[in-house]
Amino acid sequence: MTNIPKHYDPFREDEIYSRWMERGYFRAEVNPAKKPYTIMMPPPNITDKLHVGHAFNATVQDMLIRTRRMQGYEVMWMPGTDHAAISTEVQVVKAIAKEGLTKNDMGREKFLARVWEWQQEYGSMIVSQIKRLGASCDWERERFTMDDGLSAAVLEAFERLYNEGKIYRGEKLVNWCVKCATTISDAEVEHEDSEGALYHFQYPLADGSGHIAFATTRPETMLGDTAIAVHPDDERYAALIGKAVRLPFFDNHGDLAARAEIPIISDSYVDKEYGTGVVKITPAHDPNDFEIGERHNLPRVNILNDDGTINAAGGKYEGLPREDAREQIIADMTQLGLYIRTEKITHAKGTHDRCHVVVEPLVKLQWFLKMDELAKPALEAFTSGQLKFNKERFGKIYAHWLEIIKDWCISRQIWWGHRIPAYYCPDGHITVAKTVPAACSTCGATDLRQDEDTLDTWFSSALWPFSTLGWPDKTPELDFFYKTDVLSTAQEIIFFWVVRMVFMGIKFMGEIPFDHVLIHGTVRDENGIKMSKSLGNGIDPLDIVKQYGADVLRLTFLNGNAVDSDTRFKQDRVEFSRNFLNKLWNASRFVMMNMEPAAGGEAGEGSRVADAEDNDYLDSAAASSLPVEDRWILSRLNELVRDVTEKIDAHELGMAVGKVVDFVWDEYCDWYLEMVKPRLREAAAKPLAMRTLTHVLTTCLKLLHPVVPFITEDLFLALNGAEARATGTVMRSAWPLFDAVLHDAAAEKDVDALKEAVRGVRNIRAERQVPAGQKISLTVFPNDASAADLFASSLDIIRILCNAGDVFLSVGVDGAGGAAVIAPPEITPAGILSLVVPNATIHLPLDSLVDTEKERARLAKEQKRLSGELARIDGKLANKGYMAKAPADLIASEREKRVQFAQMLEKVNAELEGLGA
RNA sequence: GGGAGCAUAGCUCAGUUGGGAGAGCGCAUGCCUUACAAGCAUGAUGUCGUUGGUUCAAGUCCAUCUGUUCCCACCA
Repeated sequence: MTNIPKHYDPFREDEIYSRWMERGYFRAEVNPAKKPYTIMMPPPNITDKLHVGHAFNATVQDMLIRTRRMQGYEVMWMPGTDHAAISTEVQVVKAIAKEGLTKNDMGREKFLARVWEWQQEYGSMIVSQIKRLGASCDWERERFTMDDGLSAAVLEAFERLYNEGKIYRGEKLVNWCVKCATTISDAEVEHEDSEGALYHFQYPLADGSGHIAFATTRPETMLGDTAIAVHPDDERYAALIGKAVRLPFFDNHGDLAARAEIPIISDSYVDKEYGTGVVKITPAHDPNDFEIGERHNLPRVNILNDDGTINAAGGKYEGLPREDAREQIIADMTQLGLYIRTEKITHAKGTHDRCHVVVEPLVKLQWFLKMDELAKPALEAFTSGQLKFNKERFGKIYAHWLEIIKDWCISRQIWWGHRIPAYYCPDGHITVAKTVPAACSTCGATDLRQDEDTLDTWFSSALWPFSTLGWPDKTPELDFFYKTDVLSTAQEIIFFWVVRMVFMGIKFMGEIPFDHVLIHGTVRDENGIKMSKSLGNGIDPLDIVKQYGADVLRLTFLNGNAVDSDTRFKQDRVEFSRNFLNKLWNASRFVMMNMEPAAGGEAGEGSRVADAEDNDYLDSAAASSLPVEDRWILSRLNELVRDVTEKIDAHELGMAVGKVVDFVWDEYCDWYLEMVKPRLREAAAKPLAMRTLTHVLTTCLKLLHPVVPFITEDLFLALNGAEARATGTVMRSAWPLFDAVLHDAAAEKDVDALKEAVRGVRNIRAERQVPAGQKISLTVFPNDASAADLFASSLDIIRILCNAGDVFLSVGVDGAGGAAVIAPPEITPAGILSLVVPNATIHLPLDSLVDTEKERARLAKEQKRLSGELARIDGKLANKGYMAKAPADLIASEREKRVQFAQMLEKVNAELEGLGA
């Protein structure tokens, strides 16, 4: 017998992976003889350890990569990591805080050295975890966003954009995080609804003629008010436009008193219907007010320090934290009789996505990237259909973001990242250069100082698709592998990254960075809740790998899931995956047990060979002489190959996997394998059966390899077919191709008929509770000559699948019985149960088990069903509209069914009559 | 405030261009049938969220409503 274990053992995965690495199977070369297929892995942050999202995404990419590799492409999957500017800096600041240190204690240089240490330690962790999943990346090409090459690309891009005037320095309203003491981009601001208050106040008119009422959610910004605005058409306030109000805070306050009087202006931004129709204008601390300020030339008064406390512009409130200033101002306004009331409201507050502290809009001198010209071709790439998303709705998100995009604030007041290559001379002239310039380009001064700020982390990742290939040098890699084929990522990354890679790619490479964007859903916990650290509901993918192996995890991610929709990670699905792989293992084990030991070899796994591993027999007319079950399974397999390939091409990976899983379990294991067992016991019939068995199995292993690489490699090599011996790995075997010769509609129809007969008999056995050990004999009465042929050649199949004793075939004068036909014995009608199937009637002699009443009920039920079917079809065929407009082949098939149902009904009626109904 | 997704069997979800409702898990019954009990066989369960519309034909297309999730957003 065999020494192959009964259960699949996933603990050899590491060993298999090492072999792949040693043999260099993942390596990609510039190879003009082949078509390239490239995927750039979204580089995980060096602060992360592997979470479910990474694992899912890696599985998606690996499935695509492995498929294309087998299809003969020169595939490259570029891995790497991201320095993740703020995220990493925050982590390291926390770490040094435990030692009682701050950034400023250490100074820039020492702090950065410390972050590099962190990078050394954590950067490799996630890489090894991704390897454990089986990812077939070209690890020799691994990149880090702060590698020398990538940093050079960043400098190059910055310089070119600056020289073109696309990068500029300007004073604009930016999102300021008071905790992290840096600006953040619009994309990094999260809006969270929270309970808040709308405070109603009034300002006195400067001429003493009354008051004007308004409301605000941020009373402290009143310190920076430089106007009051109303709508130009608002007749309530028409008379006030041009007048002034007095800011009560600055009366009797020395030089600040000059700011105490501010004008009432009109601007159509104001909504007449909302509140009192009056808005206070704080240009330095609100985006809308900023714009209104620009339109009306209002002064911008910044009232905040970088840490969120009130600065000198706030007069007596100077030094108070913003929250305290708010309370104090409300109290003071109340005392002055200018407070009206407080209204509780819920409103959205902008918070920083890293620290969740409320973001403060304020005016700062920052570096910006001008977006209008860059955004336009990026949008066109999508609207023209060149850039494709797997679902239209993701494209809409992309397009919408580009439509509303504003200039990108790219400077950050942190240390970890690419330092902005701008140098200032004492006179404030700016020189931008890739290396430290000797002198100011404007005045020649040599006393230069580099900008302290670093670039937004997404600036370098925006260059990822080409900076990783050697840009700005014209490398052969760049020429061969760019543009890439697919970008696989999550929805929330569209505006962070996808958009920016596209416009940078177009800008610097003249071509979009990828043709397809594959957006996948989120893996949630079993209750559908998003996994998060704070909730502690995360599933560690490595725990699953430890317990079940990477193949099980990968299969669970993809099997039957729509890739674009969110999925719940449930334990029972993990177990189903394991069970399926065990099924695959055992089917292979069965096939191997039936192989002959190799000549001169020892019996056992690896030393067995299939009787025939060449599949020439499939290519010729010989295929048509195969037994019907072989022609059926080969035809079905052929359709599977076509469907799976199409699904993968369309990036519908879950459906592709699901189809192979269903095929292996239902058609190959539950039907074909059982059908073929009798032939394996006959020396003459066995070799051909083994050919088909191994061919179908091997093909399924290939189709499954992209999703479950380890087990398929193991089994492919164990089966030791010609291709396995030639290539030494399933990774380098040829992806199966659809072959029209193998399509056999007749065989499919025949086997469907056999299956129906088998199911019918099994059903009756179960209903009548025929003991499993009792082998009853059957007599088949075929409807016509072709049915007679079919059953004549399939008596063994019927016997084994129905667990029957003798199977008799009754052929009439026009029957076409072959040598296998056995004449039926005489049976007394009283003990017989009749089963009507589409192409035959089958008699089961059950003697005492036949209960006339039950039999009548069974046949009556069948009669009702068939009548119903006939009525449905007749209804359709009588419908003039249907007959006029439905496609002809549909009508033809309905007519065909009608004939069949009518025939069956007739037989059932006759049986009922025979029972005396 | 704007936009999008989802709603199908007890549970989790498939359902490709409209053409007789599916899977897994669970449940019921019987089986250790010499690949697999992580298995095999048989069975039960659905006005496909509501109301309309288009069509010969709607789970599928359109509209509406309800519930739910997510994204975007400067309403003082």
